[in-house]
Parts: sequence; structure tokens; C-alpha cells
Amino acid sequence: MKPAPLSRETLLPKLAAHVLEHGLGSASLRPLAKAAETSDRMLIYHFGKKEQLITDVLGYIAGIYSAALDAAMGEERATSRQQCIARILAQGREPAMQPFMVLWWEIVAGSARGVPGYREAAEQMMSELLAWLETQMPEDDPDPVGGARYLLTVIEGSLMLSAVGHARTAREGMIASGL
Amino acid sequence: MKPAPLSRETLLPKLAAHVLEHGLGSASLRPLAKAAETSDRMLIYHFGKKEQLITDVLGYIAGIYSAALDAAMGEERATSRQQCIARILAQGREPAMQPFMVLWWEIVAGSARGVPGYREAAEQMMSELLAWLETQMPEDDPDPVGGARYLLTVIEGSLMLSAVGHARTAREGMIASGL
DNA sequence: TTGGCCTTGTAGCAATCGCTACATCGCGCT
DNA sequence: AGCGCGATGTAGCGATTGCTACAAGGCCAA
Repeated sequence: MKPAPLSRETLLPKLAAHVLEHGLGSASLRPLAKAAETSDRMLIYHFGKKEQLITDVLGYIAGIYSAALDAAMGEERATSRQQCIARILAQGREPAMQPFMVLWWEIVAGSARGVPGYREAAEQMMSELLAWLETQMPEDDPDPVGGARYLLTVIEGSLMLSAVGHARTAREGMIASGL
Repeated sequence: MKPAPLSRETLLPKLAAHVLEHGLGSASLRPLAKAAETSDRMLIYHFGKKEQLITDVLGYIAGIYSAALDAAMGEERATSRQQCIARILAQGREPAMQPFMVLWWEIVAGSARGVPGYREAAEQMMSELLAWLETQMPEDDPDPVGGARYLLTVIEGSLMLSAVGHARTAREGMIASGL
């Protein structure tokens, strides 16, 4: 059993897994190194400094997220905006997506505070989701582009309310609005 | 110049000010103590442990937020849902609200990750905002309660998109939806 | 005055933080 | 064989973390 070659590329998956499981708050060099079966020394060696490592990991995770969207896309389009939203919210509730969701709010918080690298990752993920949403809009939708932007807004608002224990509020609001 | 008496009540305003300015990430005992003109020793003495301190500070900030909403409420109701949303988003863009906004996403992130005390503060703030929104709904609105829930969802989604550099997406979505 | 309690200062603990100096190892090139 | 260089381990630095032991001040009641 030869030890796996060490590089950014072989490190990133393990680092991303650790960040997805434990969050960015506890993403310090030694725990990360342990998760990647290396030493903090080598993480600095390969990434230069921690800030760069986090940036790279967030970019890598954004890539995973994008792939997950692609994987979920195969099915046929939705037949209505309601169905479209319902599908996405259902996907967000899946246990497999939970680590993404929890991490997502940390990224948003970092983005809002201007932490380097966070905004780029957040922007990328939102752009991917928006593009994906456009492909999922009903075929006969009068305004798929604008509609996708609108649905994205409602979806993210709904997810946020769920994150703070107001899932019911979001649900009742969507019912009241006909969505 | 007698030194101000030291207690939870006299400490909280200064602690809250520091948290609003610098965020929860750098809210460690020594900086907080310096901001409150005391020592970390005394913070622990008065609050027991840091977790309790943070919980109390978040509760205090939620109170400030509530008061800010009340202060902004004086004017007459909106005449349409569009105007209602526009007002609130305009208020959220005000420089004075910026610290609240930035802190808000840290609270959401903590709530999503289950950090003790965060969820309660977030839930309280959302409930206050929802109640306030209901009072701001147009007088002739067919469903003020459900409408307020719907508008809250859209508003929070819009604020999130703004926080990650997608303000334009949110704006275009609202235009496309007629809001 | 004395005793006791609430409050406060000083000092320090063990743990963790990001990062670095130094030495070593192994591989390829000449 | 010898040399050079990238990759890695060991050890440690100074700073910061939450928290505590100990002593001393200040004030009120007996």
C-alpha cells in the first residue's frame, strides 16, 4: 500500500468532506490535516496559507454542488411553477443535502462580512442554481428567465426561514401567494 | 467621575455595540471586555460563562432590533404590497441597518448549525418582523396575514441574494413577478 | 471593631491558533 | 558516485482562547 501522492488535488476531496461535516468554524489546520491524513505543516506547504486553502476548498465544494445539480437535472421539466418550487424545496430537505445547507449559511455570513473567498464561492453557487432553475422552468412559462429569478428569491427566503425555525411561516406564505 | 456600576444591565449595551460592529466571529472575552471597559474576569463573573454572555447579548440585540422596527413604524400603512416591500428593502439598505444585516447572517448560520442561543434569537427577530409586517400591510389587502408571510419570504430571499452579490437577480425577479 | 460578603485585580493555566526554522529523506540528473 | 532539489517530519514560536485560583479591596451589619 503505497501512500497516496500528496497534492492540492488529492487533498481537496478529504478537506471538503471535513468542512461539509464539521463546518467552517472548526476548520483549523490541525483538524483538517488529521482528516486529510497529513500534518498542518503539509497543508501550509501545499496551499501557502490558510486563507488560500479555504478559498480552494470552497471552490471545490461549489464544484461538487454544481455536479449534484446536474445529477438531479435528468428528469423532465416541471409543468408549473408550483411544482418547480416544490421539487427544489423537497430536494433541499433531503438528508444528503443537509451539510450543504448548513454550510451554505456560513458562506452567506462570510460573504456578507467580506471574508476573502466567500463571496466568490457564494456567487458561483447562486449562478449555477439560477441557470439550473431556468432549465427546470415549465415549458409554457411566459417568462422563464424572470420567473427563475423570482422563484430563486422565494426559494432562498423559504430556506432561510426554515433555518431559523420558521418553516411554517414560509409554507403558509407560499400557500397564500398561490405558489 | 465615578466608575459606572458594573452589572449585566450596564454591560450589555457596550457588548452589543461591539458585537454589532465586529461580528460574533471576533467576539472573544478579552476584546469584549476591553470594549466594555472591564476585564474578561468580570465578564465571566457576571455572566457565568461565555455561552450565556452571547445568548444574553443576542437577546439584547433582538430587543434593539425590535425597538428600531417600532421607531420606523410611525408612518401610515403602505397602499400596496409593492410599496410595502419597497419600503422595507429600502430600510434594509440604509447604512444604519448594515451592522444588523451582517450580523443577521451570522445568527442564521449559527441557528442552522445548532449553536445554543442562536436559534432563539433568530426566531424572536423573525417573529417581530412578521408581526410588524402585518401592521404595515395595505388596509384593503385581501389576506394581510398570509400576505405578510409571503412578503417576509420574498424579502428575506432578496436580502440573502444581495448579501452574496446577486442583488440584481433579486430585483429582476421581483419585477418579473409584479412585486 | 470585627466579621462576612459582594466585587474586583493579578496571574496564570492548559489548549489551540496559524505559521516557520531546521533537518532529513528520497529521487533524478550528470 | 555525488549533487541538488522537492517533499516531509519534528519541534517550536508567539499569540489567543475560555476559564480559574488566590488575594485583596470595599461596604454593611452586629
